[in-house]
Amino acid sequence: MTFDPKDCGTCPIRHRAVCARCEADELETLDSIKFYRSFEAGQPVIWSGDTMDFVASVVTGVASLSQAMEDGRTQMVGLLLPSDFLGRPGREFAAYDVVAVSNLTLCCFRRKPFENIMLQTPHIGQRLLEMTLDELDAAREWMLILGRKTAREKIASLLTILARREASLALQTAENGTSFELPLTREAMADYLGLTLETVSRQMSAFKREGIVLLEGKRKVIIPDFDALMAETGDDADGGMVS
Amino acid sequence: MTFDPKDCGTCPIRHRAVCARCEADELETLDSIKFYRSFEAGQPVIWSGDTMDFVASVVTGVASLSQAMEDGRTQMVGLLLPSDFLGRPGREFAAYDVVAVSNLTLCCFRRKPFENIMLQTPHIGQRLLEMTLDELDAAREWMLILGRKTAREKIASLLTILARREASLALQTAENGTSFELPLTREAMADYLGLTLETVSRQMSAFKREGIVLLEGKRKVIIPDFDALMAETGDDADGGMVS
DNA sequence: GTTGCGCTTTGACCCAGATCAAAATGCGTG
DNA sequence: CACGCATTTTGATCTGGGTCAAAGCGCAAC
Repeated sequence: MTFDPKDCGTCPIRHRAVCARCEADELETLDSIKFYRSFEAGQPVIWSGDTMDFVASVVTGVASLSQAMEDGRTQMVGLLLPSDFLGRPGREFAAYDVVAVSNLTLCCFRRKPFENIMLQTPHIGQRLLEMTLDELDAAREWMLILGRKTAREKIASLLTILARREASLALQTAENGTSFELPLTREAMADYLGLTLETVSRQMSAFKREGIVLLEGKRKVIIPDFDALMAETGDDADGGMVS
Repeated sequence: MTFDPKDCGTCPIRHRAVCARCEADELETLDSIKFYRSFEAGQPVIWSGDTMDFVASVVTGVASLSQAMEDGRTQMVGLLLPSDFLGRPGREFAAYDVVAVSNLTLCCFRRKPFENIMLQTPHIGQRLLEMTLDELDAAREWMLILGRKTAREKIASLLTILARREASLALQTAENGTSFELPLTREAMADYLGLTLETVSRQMSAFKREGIVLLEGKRKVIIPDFDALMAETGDDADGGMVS
C-alpha cells in the first residue's frame, strides 16, 4: 500500500520524518499522542540532564544540539532543520542542550506511548534507523571538518552543507547562482565549526571581498558560483556525497 | 522467550551485537549467509567507494573508519572494537576507508540476504537502531573533543574512552589502578584526535613525566589514579556518561 | 653481534587562529 | 530622531600546536 501525503495533515513526523510508509490506523494512533510546541529564536528547548518525556519532529525553524564544558566552552553537535527528529526513544534524560536557533515549531509525541507504538510498528523503527544512519554520516563529515580543515575550509564547508540541506527542503538553486537563508549568527557558526566568532567574521569577510559569496540583508546568502565555493572546502569534486 | 548465549556459538553478531533477542530459526538463517574474514594489523579492509557486498561484526581486534581529503589529510571517524558493527544495510558502496588497526577478525554477512532477514526480523533492526544511536552519541562526544579541547585534554579523553570501552569488554580495572591495551600507534591516535603525531608524543611524555599514566612495554597503559586522568579531560566529574 | 626499518621522542622555529580591545553597524523602542 | 543594546567587523598581539629536522629505540632478519 503506497503512502499518500494527502492523508497526512501537516505533521512532518507522519509524511516525511518517521512514518513514510505507515498505514491509516497507525497515523490515528500517533495523532492521539501528539501536540505542538513553539519557541522563539534564542529560547532554550531543554537542558542537558533535564527529564525529557517527549520526542519530536521539527516542523518549521532550526534547532541546535550542543555540549558544554563546565568552563563555558561549547560545541554544537547537531543542527536540526524541518523534518529532523529530536530525542531518543528509551532515553529519559536529555543528553544535550537544545536551543531554538530561529523561531521553531516542534511536533511532539509523548515518549512512552511513542515507544509502545514503535514496538508494534516496524516501519517507524526502520525509518528512524535510516534517519539515524544519515545523521551518523553527517556527524562523521562534521568530524573531518572539525579535526582537519582550516578556518577557510570550515566556512566553505558549512555554507555548502546549509545550501544543500535547504535546497532539499525546497529553497533554491536559481538560474543565476544558489541562494539560501543563513539562520545562524556568527557565534552559532563558530560553535558549529569549533572556531571563534572573530575568525568566522574574518573568513566571511574574505569570501565577500573575493566575490565567492554575496550577502543580501543579514540573512540571505547568494553564491554566484557554487563550484567555486566547493573548491574551497578541500573536499573532492563530488562534495563527499554518500551513496 | 529469553535469549541464551549458549545457543549462539562465538559470533558476536548473534549474542552481542545485532540479535540479542532473536530466536532459533533466525539464528539458523543468519548462519547460512555468514562467513569469517581475518586481517593483519595495518591491512586495509575496504576503501571508500569500493562496492561493499557484506556487513559485518567485529569478533576480535580493532578497526578504524577514516575519511581522507585529497591532499592526504585524514581524520578517523570511527573506531570499532569487538561486537561493533561495520557497514550500512542498503548501502552499496563503502563510505569510509576501513583499516585493521590490530589483527582483526570479522564475522561477515552477505548484504542482500542480511537486508531481507532484517525486513522479516524486527529485533535485528531494533538492535541496530540502538547500536547506531550509541554510535551517534559517541560521535557527538568526539565532536566536542575535536572542536574545543586542548591537545592535553584530547589525549586524556582518548585514554579514558579506551579504558572504559575495553573495561566493558572485560579487561581490567584492577585494585591498584586501571590498565588496558593501547591498540593505537601515535599516528592513529593523532588521526583520532585531529592532532599531529609529534603533539601526541609530547603530551604522552608529559603525562608519563607527571605520573598520570605509566607505560608497560609499548602496548600496556596503566593509570594509577583514574580520577586524576579524568580531571584532565575538561569534562565534568561523571565523565559525560549518557543515560 | 650488526644492519635495517618502523616507530617514537625531542628540539627549534613558525604561523593560523585565539585573545583582547575598540569601533562600526543594525534595529527595535520611546 | 536619538538612544540603547546586540551583533558584527576590524585591528594588534600572543600562543598552542604545526612543521621541519634529527636523534633514539626496539626488534626482526641475517
